[in-house]
Amino acid sequence: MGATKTDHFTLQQNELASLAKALGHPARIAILEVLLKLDSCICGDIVNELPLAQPTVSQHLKELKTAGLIKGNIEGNSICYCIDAENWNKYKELLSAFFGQLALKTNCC
Amino acid sequence: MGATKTDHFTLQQNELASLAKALGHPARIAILEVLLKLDSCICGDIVNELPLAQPTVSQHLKELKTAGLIKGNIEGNSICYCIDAENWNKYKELLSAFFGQLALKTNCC
DNA sequence: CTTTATCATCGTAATATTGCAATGAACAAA
DNA sequence: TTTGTTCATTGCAATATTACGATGATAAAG
Repeated sequence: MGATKTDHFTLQQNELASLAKALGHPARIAILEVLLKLDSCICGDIVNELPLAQPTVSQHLKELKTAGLIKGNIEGNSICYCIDAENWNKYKELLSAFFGQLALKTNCC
Repeated sequence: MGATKTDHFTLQQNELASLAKALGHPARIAILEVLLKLDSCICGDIVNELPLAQPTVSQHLKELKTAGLIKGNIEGNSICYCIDAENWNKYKELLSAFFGQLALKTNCC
């Protein structure tokens, strides 16, 4: 064991969990914050901003890309990463809807 | 290696990542959905709702509790779990603020 | 006191994640 | 062509997560 039983849960549950998992590392939060802050998309400058080696950052970028949170464009020699605005807003709604489910009444505990 | 370099990131980054990590499993999403749906707080009925063994569910509950997303009260023989409304709304704001950072302009990629 | 029910904890196996050195691929500049 | 720059990929070691059987703790029921 050790493998998540993905097929036992609904698509929505897996989708939300998958998004959260991608956000579940401080380095990936930091990467997203860098991309949010900058007007122009930078490339390998992300590596310089983080206390991690280049392969490690590259790996985190890959995960963020797989999750759909960022996009990457080749620009000459270097590569330009930025937030995937469309998915970003979709995920924003998804999380907002999830957290908005709580009824206003005081809980029993 | 294999350990996250928590001390290299800011408190805010770690806090957000920690919350996301707690949400990063379909079983934990499912548990939260059960607790959100029910008026009265149930206890071990959560186990019956999920395709997982009791110790596994108990472990997930512990993680959600540690993250501050749920609370647990002893109620006679059984235990009553429910959403921690105060933290829930705090986290809602936290995520909303994070996702709200995206500027409206079209991205360069 | 004994039994049953409910839930947590322990121990362990399987798998996933994190991190980096080494290497590779692609392109620009000399 | 050779060199340097940029980033991805590979391979590996350390650690974390997931899952569950077995067991323990606690309280209600008999």
